[in-house]
Amino acid sequence: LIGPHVGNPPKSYDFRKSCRISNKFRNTIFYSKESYINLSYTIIKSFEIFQRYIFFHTSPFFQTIQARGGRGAWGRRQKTLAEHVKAWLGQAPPENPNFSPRKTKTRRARQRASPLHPPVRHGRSDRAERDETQTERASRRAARRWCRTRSWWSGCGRCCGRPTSTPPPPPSCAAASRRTSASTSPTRSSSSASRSTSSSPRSPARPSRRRRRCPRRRSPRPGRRQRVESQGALKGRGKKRRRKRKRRRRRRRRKTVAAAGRSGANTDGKRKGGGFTKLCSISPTLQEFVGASELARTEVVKKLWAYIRENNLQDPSNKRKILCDERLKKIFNVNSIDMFQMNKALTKHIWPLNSDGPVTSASPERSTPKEKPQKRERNEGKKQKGGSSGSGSGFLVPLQLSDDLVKFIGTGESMLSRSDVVKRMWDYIKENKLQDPSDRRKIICDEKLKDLLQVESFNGFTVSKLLAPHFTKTK
DNA sequence: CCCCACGGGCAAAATAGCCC
DNA sequence: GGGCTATTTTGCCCGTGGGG
Repeated sequence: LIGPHVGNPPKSYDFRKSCRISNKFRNTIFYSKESYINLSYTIIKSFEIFQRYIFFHTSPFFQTIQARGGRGAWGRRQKTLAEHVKAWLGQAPPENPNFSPRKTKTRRARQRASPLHPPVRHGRSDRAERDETQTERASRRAARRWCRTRSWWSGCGRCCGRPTSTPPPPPSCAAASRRTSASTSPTRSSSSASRSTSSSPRSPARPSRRRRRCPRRRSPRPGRRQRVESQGALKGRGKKRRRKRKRRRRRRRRKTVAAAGRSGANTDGKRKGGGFTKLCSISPTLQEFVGASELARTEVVKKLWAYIRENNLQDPSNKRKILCDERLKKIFNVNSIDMFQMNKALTKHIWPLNSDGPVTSASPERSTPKEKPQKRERNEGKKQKGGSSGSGSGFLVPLQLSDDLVKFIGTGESMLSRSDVVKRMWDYIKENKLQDPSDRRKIICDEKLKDLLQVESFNGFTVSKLLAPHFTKTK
């Protein structure tokens, strides 16, 4: 299968340099399209996994499992791996003499067992049980992000959890910590997450390894600070602003409730009826399969996966690959399909309720032609609903541009609408690749932009704000 | 209070690997 | 053992400010 070594490779075997994959196995094992001559990272990764299967007995991977005594993530997958090896080599791998169920509890397990320990946060599943709106979740996420980006760490529970003197946590952060800890207990409110070692009542002030990590995280990740600040959730900015935020929240809540009412049978307060959960029309072929004429995309995917598991249609060597039986072949027209491609293929069978057929997609440049009809539809709907909305209102009113802005645009036009200027600004940003790769919302100014906006970098959302001084009202 | 424009994040579904 | 990454699909939300 693999040359030049078939059997026991030397301990310092470098697969990346000296291996060749036979055509037969290249097609079987790798779903990647790249040639084996051009060893991409994907191939190498797949190759390493493959190597573990084939040389299971002597591989460093197996030795790792032995060294760990079958514990950890590697150990957990040992069983699955052993089944693969058995299937391929025709014999079971040797028993691991070092493996035995753990006798002593881990530190984490001891903490959990303690009656004084704060409730364990189980993430999504636990949260899903609570009645919470999209907005609440979003604000919690923002709070978490806030915690990560600020200079002081205590109180957020993701780090040291020690009590702090300065400054006090913002309301949003407090809300985030309320999620897991009782607000009445001072010990708990100082540390929300259970992973924090000092949150254990047994050792409240014991310095932990995490604590030493704090200073390293003090400098915020590039691109995050801008966003957080722009959200304006950090400090109160006067009564008016707070009132505005409150109104906005109320409005969103109303919308959520209204949407829930429309979608029906949604009593748990979760947002439904939009995005993936929106009811869609289904092609006759898919209707035969799912047994309904209208269904949400997520439901279709669920049913497909239930069917796949029931009939054991996943390729054992690559569980992302779905081997199509007759019923699936009817839908996808292929013998096997990648699980991600499956979603793509579903677009041919799913389309919005008000449209007559599938939205033409599957081409890379689909985004522009597809978005425009949607926007047009929306506009038409609004016109019908709202009546007369002047064509030259808001962003569309031509405004007098400052000399700097005229110079920046470079076409000599001195009157342009806000939207046109924003458009051209984004064109320029994309042309010159000024978006920060780590956070594409952050725009790093080149000399020309720096002259115009007087900043080193800015958040994409604040383009309008930064451009404001360059517009002059004309009557 | 809504509208206009913009790009990114997030929601569900699955899997394997890695990190802490 | 929990949380994150990659991947695909679509639609809503965010933030900006002047005008209706």
